[in-house]
Amino acid sequence: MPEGHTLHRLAGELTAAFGSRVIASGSPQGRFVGAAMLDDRTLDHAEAWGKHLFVGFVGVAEQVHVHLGLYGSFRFAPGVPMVTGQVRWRLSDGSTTADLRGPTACKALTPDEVAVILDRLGPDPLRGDADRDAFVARVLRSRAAIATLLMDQSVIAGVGNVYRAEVLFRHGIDPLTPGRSLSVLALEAIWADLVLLMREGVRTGRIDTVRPEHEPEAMGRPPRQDDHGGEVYVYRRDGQPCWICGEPVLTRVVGARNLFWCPRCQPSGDGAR
DNA sequence: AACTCATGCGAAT
DNA sequence: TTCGCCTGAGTTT
Repeated sequence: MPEGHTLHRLAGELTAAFGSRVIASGSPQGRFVGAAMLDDRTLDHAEAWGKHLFVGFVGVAEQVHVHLGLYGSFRFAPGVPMVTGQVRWRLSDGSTTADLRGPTACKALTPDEVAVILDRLGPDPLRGDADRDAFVARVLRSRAAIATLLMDQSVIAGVGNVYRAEVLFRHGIDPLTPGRSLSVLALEAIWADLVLLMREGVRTGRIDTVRPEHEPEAMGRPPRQDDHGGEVYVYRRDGQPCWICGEPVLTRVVGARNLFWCPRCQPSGDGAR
């Protein structure tokens, strides 16, 4: 499921499976009209920026733009399985097949159209070309809550609801702290931590944010195995005791999404200048 | 079997 | 601010 790490991982998987190979491309569901135009062409490579995925083909100016939205998924299977249900885009080289279901976006875009999307996106911690200082400057210019800013894809691309809650917990920052009240140092630390956490997410395919000393084994509690697959401090743990201080984790809608935090570990005013 | 909710976001109101 | 997309997993009936 899709925060930025998922898309970067997917880009790697698509490139590894299909890069430089001639691909059968189709839309069994029929809703990706451009799919047929790419049939029997050579896939060049796929790359991600934030939660957006772009797939390029040799000798084709357009790139396929994919956004998974809340419940889109891209799944790989060996061989060429029967199509079941609604498959928006099927890619196959005969030995591997990838099926895309339920995306918000799947469309061939011209270079100009791609540029419009990229222009709206802030720096992506998972990209080598990311501009950390642009992120810091943008946050320092805003009165909005840091929890809202971290979800704003024009401020930082790729962070979603799990990473925002977890990174704020890891830094002991009250989610409602206005961006402009944070220190440069705190923001640089948040960025560095996101680079670390999200790279690990790309590697493992899950979101794990719990430090070694707070792991279940270290603290004598059973592992969690939530539906996102990893160990977390506060995400969806509302009402349960904080792993560190025992205080019940709180939840509240911030930036149109459920935010989770520990009021004792992330006190008001902390993390501020 | 039915229902609820979700790692997202753009369009409509 | 609310709606709705179109899917899957977990929970409730």
